[in-house]
Amino acid sequence: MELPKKFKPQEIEAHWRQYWAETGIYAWDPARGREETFAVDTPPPTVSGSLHIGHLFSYSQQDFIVRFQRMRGKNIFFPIGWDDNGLPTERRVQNLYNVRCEPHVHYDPDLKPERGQKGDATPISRRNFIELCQVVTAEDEEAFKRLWTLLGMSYDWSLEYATIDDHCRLTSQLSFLELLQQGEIYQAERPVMWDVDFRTAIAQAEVADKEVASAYHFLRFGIEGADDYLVIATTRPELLPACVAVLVHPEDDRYRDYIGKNAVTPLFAAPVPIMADDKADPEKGTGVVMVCTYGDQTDVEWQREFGLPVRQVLDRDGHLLPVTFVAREQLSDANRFASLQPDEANEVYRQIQGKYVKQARKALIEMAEAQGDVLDRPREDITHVVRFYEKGERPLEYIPARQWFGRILDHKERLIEQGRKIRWIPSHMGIRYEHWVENLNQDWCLSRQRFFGVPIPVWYRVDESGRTCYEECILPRADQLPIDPLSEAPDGFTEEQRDQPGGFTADPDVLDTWATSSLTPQIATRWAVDKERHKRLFPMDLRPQAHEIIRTWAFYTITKALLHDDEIPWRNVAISGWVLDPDRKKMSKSQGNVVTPEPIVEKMSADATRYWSARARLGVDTAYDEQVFQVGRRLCTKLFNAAKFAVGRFSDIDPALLGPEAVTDELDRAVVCELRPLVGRATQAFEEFDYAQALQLTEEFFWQTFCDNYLELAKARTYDEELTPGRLSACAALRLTLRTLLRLFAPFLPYLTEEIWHWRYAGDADMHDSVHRSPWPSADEFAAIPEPAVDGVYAAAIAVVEAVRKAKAEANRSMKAPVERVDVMVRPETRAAVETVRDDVVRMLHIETFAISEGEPEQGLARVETKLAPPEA
RNA sequence: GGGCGGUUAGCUCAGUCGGUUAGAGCGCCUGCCUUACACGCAGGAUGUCGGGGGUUCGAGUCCCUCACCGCCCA
Repeated sequence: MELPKKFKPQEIEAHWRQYWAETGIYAWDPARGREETFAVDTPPPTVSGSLHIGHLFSYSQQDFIVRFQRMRGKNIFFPIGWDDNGLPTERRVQNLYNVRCEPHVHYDPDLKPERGQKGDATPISRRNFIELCQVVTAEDEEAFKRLWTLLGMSYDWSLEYATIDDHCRLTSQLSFLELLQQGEIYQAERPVMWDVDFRTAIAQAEVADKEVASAYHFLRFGIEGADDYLVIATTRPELLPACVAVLVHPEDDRYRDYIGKNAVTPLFAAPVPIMADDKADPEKGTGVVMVCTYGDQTDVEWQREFGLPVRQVLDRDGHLLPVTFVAREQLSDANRFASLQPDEANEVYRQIQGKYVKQARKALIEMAEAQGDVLDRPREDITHVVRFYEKGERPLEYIPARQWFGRILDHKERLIEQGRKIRWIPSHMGIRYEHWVENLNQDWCLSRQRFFGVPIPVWYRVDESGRTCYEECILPRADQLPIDPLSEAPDGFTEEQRDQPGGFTADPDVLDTWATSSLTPQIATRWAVDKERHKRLFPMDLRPQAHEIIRTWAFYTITKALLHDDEIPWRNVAISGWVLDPDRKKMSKSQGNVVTPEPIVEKMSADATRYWSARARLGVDTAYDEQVFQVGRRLCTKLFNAAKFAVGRFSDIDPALLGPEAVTDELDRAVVCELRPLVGRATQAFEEFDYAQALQLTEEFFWQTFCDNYLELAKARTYDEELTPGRLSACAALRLTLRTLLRLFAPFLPYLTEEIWHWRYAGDADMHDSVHRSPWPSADEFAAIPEPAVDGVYAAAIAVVEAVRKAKAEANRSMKAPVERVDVMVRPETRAAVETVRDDVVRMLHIETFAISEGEPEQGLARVETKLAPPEA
C-alpha cells in the first residue's frame, strides 16, 4: 500500500465512514452471552430541539467509553433512538407551518400547508397535525443521523428507534397497563400544575422556577360584624373572587384576636374565615395571606387541609370563567360564590370575566383604586420566584382536572436505595439524584392534554344517561397494542357506540413523553415482546447523559426499572458537562451564542472535534475554545507524519522478522519499558471512565517519548544498509510501539487511527482488520521483550540528549550541528546505562568524541559538557 | 434559604496516598528549514495554588471559616 503524501483528514474520514457502514463492525451479536456484553442506554436526543455543539461534546464522550469496551472484546449493545414525541415537536410544527391543532376540525387528506406563513394560525385537525409532526421529525432525524455518522459514533444502526414508532408506543402502553394492574397508576381529579398556553397538565420534573418582577398589592379586608379591617398583601389580586379564607400565623400577636372571625373580601364582599396556620409567614407581606383557588401550591395544600371550598375562576386557557355571586343562604354545591352584596360583586366580576390573568389583574386594581377604601397603600414592587413550565412562557396555574398519576411518593425510600446501587460518575451527581427524590412532593402526573404522543390506552363506559364512567375503564389486550383509542373501538363495541349513551368513549389524552422516554432500556431490549432478550441485556452497563436530565430521564428510568423489574436500569451513569460559550455562559438559542456543530466538524475534522470533547472529564463544563480544536488537529497531523515515517522505516521488511523477539537492542527494550506502564495507566483510567486521563497520558507519551526522543534515537539504526540486528530491533520496536499507540488513540481518533492501521497492521494475525475491533493493548503483548540488563537506560539517554540539545540551542546552532566532544560524568552505577545508549546518542547528535567518566554530578543523573564543532565558514 | 461543584501561569486545564524546586497545551520571547512533521524542533520567561486560620516534620492536596463564580432545589 502506497502511503499518502499529505494528511487530508476530510478524505480519510469520508473513506472510513463508508468502510464502517459497509463492514458493520459495530453490530451487536445477539448470540454472545451477557457477561461479555456491554449494553449502553443512550438518551435519544430530542430531534426537534436544535442541534448544537453540546450534542457533539457529550455524545462523543460516550463513544470513547464504548470504543474502549469494544476493544476489550465486549459485545457492544449500543442503540440510538430519536425522541420525537411531545411538545417540542408540536411547538416546532406550530411555528413552522403556523397551524394550531383543533381536535374538532375535520381531517383534510389534501392539506399541504406551506411553511413560514404569517398571520393568524390555521386550525387543523388532530390527524393532520400529527401527520405534519411526522414529516418534521423525519427530517430532523436525518439531520441528527448525519451528524452522528459524521462524528464517527459507533452506534449499531440496526437498533435505531423513535419514541413515537410502533414498537415504542407498544412498549409505553404495555408499561402503562402493567403498572395500572399493579396499582402503581391511578386516576384522580385534583388541582394539577397547568400551562395555559399549551393547555396541558405537567409534572414536577418539568417545572422551572424563574425570578420575575411582580408587586404586592395591599388590600383591606373587612371584618364581619366589626368596624375594622385587615390588610393582606397579594401578588395575585385577580384571584380575589376566588378567595376562600384568610390565614395568619398562630403566634403572630398582631392578628391573634382575629382568628375565628370572618373577613370580608373587598369588591366582592365574600365572607371568608380567618384561620391560623404555621405556614403563614409573618415576615411575608403583612403577615396575612389570602387563600384562593389556587394561587400556588400552598393554596392547594390549605384547601385540602382545612377542607375549604373550591372557587374556580380560571379556565384551561387562563381566562376568568363566568361565575355568579349569590347571597350566603342561596349557596349550593353548584354555586360556591357567596357574597354579602351579590349585585355589586357580580358587577365587579363582569369587568374581569373572560379576561386573561394579567389583564384581569390590571382591571381589578383599577377598580380597587377607583373605590378609594380598598387599597391600603401603594403597591410595592418586588421580584419573586414563580413556577413555570420549563418550555412555557406564562406562569403555571393550578387547575383541577381528572388525570392519570403514577405513584412515586410511596417509593421515595426505595428510589433512593436504587440510586445508591448505581455508580455515578462523577459521584456527586448521585447526590443530586437523591436530593431530587427527597424533595418530591407530588405523584407523577402522566396525562397530557396534547396530540403528538403515545395515546393513553384506555376507554371508559358511557352510561345510559350519557355520563362518562371514569371508574369503569375498558382496557385493550396486550396483543392489541399499540392502540389509539380515539380511532379504534374496544372489544365488544362498535365504532357507532363511540360517545353514545350505553357506549364508550376514549381517553383523549396522551402520555407524558417521559412515560415513554423512561423506557429506553426496555425499548432497546424489546422487553415488551421478547422477555428472554430483555433478561440478557438488563440491567444495562452504562447510561451516559447530561446533568440537567438527572431529575427527568435518569429519575423516571430508575422509577420504571424499579416498578417493572425491581432492578436498577443500569450499573453506571456517566454524566457529561455542558459546553459553555467563551464567556462561560450557558449556550442558548435566545442568547444567540449557540455554535452549530456540522460546520465545525467539517472544518476541524471529526477527530479534532472528538479530541476537544475528550479533553474534558465527565461532569466538567467546558468553555468552547477553538484553540483546543487546533491542538487536536495538530495532534492528528503529528500522528499522521510520525506514523508515515515509522511505517516507512519498516515497511519493506517482512513483518515476520519484526516480532517481539527481534527487539534485542537495550535502548529499544528500554522504550518498551516506558510503554508498559502507559498501557497499564491508560487502561485503568478508562476502566474508571476517565478517558480524559487516558488521552492525556497517551498523548504525552506519543509526543515526547515516542516522537521527540525515541524516534530520533532509533532513526539512525533504521537507516543501516544491511538488515543488522540493530536495524531489525529498532524497526520491530517502532512497529510494536506504534501499533500500541494507535490502539490507545483509537477511541478518540477513530478515523485517523483506522487509516494508519490499514497501512500495515490490518493483516496482523493477532489483530482485527479494523483497529476498532482489535484487542486493547495489554502488557502480555510485550511479555517476550525482556527488560534492559541495567536500570535507567532510557533516562540516561535523555539526560545526555537534553544537555547536548541545550548546548546547541544556547549557541543558536542547528540541531544537526556537529559536536566535537561530549564529556559525561556519572556515578559509577549509571555508567553502564550510558555505555548502553552511547552509539545511538552519538549518531543522533553527530558527536565526534564521546567520553564517559565517573564522579558525583552536582545535580541530575549526569554532568554533560558539550563542545560544539566550530561552524563552517 | 438549603445543597452540590469550582477558584492553580495572560488563556484553557492537569495535579495520584499529604512528600524533592507545582505541571501541560495555547499565547509570549530566543533560536533552528534537522533525510516524518515549520500545523515542526530545541531552549527560555511566566505562579500570593481565591483570602484567613488550623492539623502536620511537611499542605495546591486534609480540617474550619470567609469571599466570589456556576449549577441544582426551595
